[in-house]
Amino acid sequence: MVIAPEHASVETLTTVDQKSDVDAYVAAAASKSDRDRQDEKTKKTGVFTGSYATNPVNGKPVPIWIADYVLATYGTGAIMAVPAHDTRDFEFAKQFGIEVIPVVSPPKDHDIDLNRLAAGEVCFVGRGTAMNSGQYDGIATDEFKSKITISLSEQGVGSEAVNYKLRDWLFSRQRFWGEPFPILHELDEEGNKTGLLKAVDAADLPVDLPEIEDFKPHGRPEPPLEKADDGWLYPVIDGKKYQRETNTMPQWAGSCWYYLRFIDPKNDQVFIDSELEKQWMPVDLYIGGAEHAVLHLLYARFWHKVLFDRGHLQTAEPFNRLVNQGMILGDVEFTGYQTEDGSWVSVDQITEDEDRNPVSPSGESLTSVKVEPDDVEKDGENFVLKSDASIRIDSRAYKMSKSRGNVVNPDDIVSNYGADSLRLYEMFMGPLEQSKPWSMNGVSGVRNFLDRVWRMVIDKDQEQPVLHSAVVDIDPTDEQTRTLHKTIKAVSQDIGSLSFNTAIARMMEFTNFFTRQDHRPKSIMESFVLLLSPFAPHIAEELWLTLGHENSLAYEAWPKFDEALTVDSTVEIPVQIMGKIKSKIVVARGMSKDDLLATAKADPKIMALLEGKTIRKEIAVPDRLVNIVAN
RNA sequence: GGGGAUGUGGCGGAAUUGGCAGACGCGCUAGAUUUAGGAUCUAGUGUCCUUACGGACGUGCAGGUUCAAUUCCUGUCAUCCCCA
Repeated sequence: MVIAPEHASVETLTTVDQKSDVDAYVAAAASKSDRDRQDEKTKKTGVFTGSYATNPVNGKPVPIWIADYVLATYGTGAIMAVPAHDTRDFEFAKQFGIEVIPVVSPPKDHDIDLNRLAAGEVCFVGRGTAMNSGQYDGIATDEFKSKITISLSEQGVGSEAVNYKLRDWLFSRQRFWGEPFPILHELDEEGNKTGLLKAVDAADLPVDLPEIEDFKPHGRPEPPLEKADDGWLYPVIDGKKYQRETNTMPQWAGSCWYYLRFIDPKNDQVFIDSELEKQWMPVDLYIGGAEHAVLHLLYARFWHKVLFDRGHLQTAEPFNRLVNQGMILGDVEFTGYQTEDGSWVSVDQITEDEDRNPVSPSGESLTSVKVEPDDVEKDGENFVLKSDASIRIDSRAYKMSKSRGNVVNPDDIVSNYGADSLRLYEMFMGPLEQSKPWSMNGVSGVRNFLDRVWRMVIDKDQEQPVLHSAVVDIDPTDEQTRTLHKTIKAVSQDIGSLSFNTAIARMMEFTNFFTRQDHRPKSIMESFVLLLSPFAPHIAEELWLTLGHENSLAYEAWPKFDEALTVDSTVEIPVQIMGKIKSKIVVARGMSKDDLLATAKADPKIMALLEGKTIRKEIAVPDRLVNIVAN
């Protein structure tokens, strides 16, 4: 058995002989972080308590050890080790010479060495059948687990438990900005705390922060709220004097349930009206940074479930769908490394010293140097210096940070390119959930697109915005109509799947098409402006007004598409021979397999290539391709 | 250590069910236009071979399944993010 160094029973279990060793070990463990303690690269440490437990199944004595790889805050803080079948337990047992008894026999097809397993020399972590387990021998692992649990609970020496992976949570902060805890400490005649606590009466909730001049931390352990006026700090209730709790709650206190309060923010009776909750909850789509994927989601969901279990909410789950947007990194940078005398060292030659500083193979310390893109070229898989192709250069985008100096200030982008460009670029960069590097060239690219949209609708040569002479009130051609309907369909679908980058690409294609058209029907331009409006609201609104509307486009319905108008009547189909494209044929949409094959074989190029060959197989997929296997 | 994700041109990326790899944008090249620059327009742009026609190769790497693989399977390498 192994217990955590912080376990409550450490003192009682430690024998006189072992006391000094145990005390020293517990003190050392206290200075290590949980993560260090669980790091499997570091050697397992531990100390024997001198005591033994009795195995309730076979009555044998089991030595009780203390080791810091067991965490007090996780589960019960004590484990029954199974060294033959858990890598951490195995390492621990090996290191301290504890007996390793295999109790799970691997499945037949497993390639583990059975003799070494029997001898306790290897560890097997998979499932199998029980061995060395008395009456349970031969039973499959899963079945064994449930049988032994039942047996132990029947004997009254154990029971099944669900272990929630939520650790204890420190929920107080010593700073001003935070919700005050609605808790009162009773004071005696001299003003000392009696130790009795009282919750603030429900009628007096919520407890607001007091108005105080100086709310900065003062360097002492007492929270800044200690500096509040006596009127706030020392309420008197029924003749008894109290002191308010002066710790405040962390940000979590708000972020865990704000989505509920936002639905009903002015309600002073309850935190959310149940009718409104029914109407709005659960949240349809929650978009947040990847760091929320575990923490915020875990806590917010925990709070929500507590409120639900307590009957304050009717929805068991807070969020229907969670999307974590990726991080925007800085511009891609090229980094080379130089010795003190300025000579370059190739990136693949570099190692790190103990302080993680780069060093050359000969041990010289190196400085990293930013290399201009013009001085770098691609050589096979790697980037190298143009001046010396043997010097490899690092190429990557880093997280934006002040120290690296690669922070992009959105205000600068707004003033140089406009808010629409910033917004559009962020959506055009790539998939929402992916982290991706910033690129100033990319920003000017989307700005370019917006300029092209502007010139598609508006006469650039006039002082005031007036319609381009090509934008006229006429009926669109079939091709124009199809282009519009295809664009509406694609943009609508892409928005639904949050694929904003491809939605924008489709609008660019639309613009490329219509800037070549001598006549651009006004109705089509109007539909397009509506499609663009969620992406670039400012320019869209401006175009909408210039197209002759008095009200904001915000009141307009989203454009609809006609499925029949999104497909062309003919399709171009590749014709392959042996899986390689040899020709293309244009056929009516929906042409049958047989007709496709016949058309393909009538194609002059294909005919020539099939000359004198035997056709082994013919594959035709309508509207897709033809493949003829022949030799 | 645990958990999550990603590898496609010079760069960001695209490719419902396996079915034309590289949409769209940036960059680059050439031309047009402009007093000039920025801008704009037109054409080209995966790599290699070929005067050309055309051909070979190509989605991290190594295998496999298939008429057909960025997509499916097995193995492997690398990188990034998060950890109360």
